[in-house]
Amino acid sequence: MVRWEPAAKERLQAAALELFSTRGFEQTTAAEIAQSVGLSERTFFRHFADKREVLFYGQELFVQVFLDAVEGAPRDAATPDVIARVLRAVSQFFPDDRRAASRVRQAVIEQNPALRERESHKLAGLGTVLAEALRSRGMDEPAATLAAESTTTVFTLAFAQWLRPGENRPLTEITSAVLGELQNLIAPSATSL
Amino acid sequence: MVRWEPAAKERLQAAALELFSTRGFEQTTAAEIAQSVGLSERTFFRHFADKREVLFYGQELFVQVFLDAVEGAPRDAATPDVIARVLRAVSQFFPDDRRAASRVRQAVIEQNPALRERESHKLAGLGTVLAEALRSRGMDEPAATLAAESTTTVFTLAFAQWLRPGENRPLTEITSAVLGELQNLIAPSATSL
DNA sequence: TATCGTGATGTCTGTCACTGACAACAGTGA
DNA sequence: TCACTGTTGTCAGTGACAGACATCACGATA
Repeated sequence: MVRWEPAAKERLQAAALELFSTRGFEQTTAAEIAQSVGLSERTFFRHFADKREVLFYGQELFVQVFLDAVEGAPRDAATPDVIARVLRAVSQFFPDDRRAASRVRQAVIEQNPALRERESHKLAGLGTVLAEALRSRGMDEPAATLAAESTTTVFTLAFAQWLRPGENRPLTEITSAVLGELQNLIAPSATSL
Repeated sequence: MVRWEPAAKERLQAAALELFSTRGFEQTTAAEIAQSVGLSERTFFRHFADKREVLFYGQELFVQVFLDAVEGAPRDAATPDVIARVLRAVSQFFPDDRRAASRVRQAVIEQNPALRERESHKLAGLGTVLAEALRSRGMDEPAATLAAESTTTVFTLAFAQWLRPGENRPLTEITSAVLGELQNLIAPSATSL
């Protein structure tokens, strides 16, 4: 007989998403989430630094995909190639069978200012981390930050489009379309940037 | 005899900055801030939506400067010219005699994760608002968002540099230097973008 | 001049996010 | 057998914030 039901964190996360999407974020207390999976409020806060964080568990994996993609790029690769590589990798992180769940999650986030704030912050952190990775490849400032921010902007735009009702294209396809538009925008004359 | 001391909001803000920078953000309660200027905790929360917001009061003015700059641009101005104009306007919003106070404020923000989160969010909001303004001038997506994000990135980089110890150049000068680097980065071959 | 409305405030009360301290207790390895 | 570890529960406390209601100087208006 097991001491505790396994995967407490995942169970809490699933319960939280369920409750947030039905009752709303503010109308759901941390104690309710915990009790709904047979745990105490105290345990909830041992797994998540705060109530909002339960919706962002897994983000670290996502950041890691960014970093791995940068570090896996050939030493002599040009910046645009690195960016394209990063965007490809990160888009594959969201296959189509995650789209429905992502839509639910995003709807919850968009309905609450505190959650949108957390999302902004995570995104900003992503840009920071990415810039850092580019710098450690030898890129200077402000080029590294500008490239990193552009990359996260492209991804954000593509991700939002991926979730839009009626949108059926896979994220990889949308991402490369948005990237193409960026390339046209900043260097209309160049054949490849 | 006056009914209340005037400018309650400004007094609260000044007291908060003072207390945060000496004791620290978390070590200062909203009640303490209020009492230090002879007001009640309840009144503090009537003026500021939450404890963090007291450090961001005035941001609306700043956003307005962005918007005015966009709206004041000639109808037929090219995007890079609009961006340059916006950056010029917004840099003038921070003359050198605000540098010392800005440094104190920034030091407080950087020492607290919750405050950094709020700052990320404000910055993201700025990008959103700016993109909206560019769209209403006829720019399409994703060009509007990309241009807006680049603009806020340039400003953020310049602002951080402006606050750096030993930095003496005015913000306007730093901003145009960073913008120049972005232009070189993006279109090294073009003489003017 | 009397009165009335208004807006900024105080007080009181309650909820909930979050934290520290301590105990319990099943498994694990020596 | 026993000490150790990691996850949990319980309990008590703090502080952010919100709703309801009272207060009261001031300005407008009758």
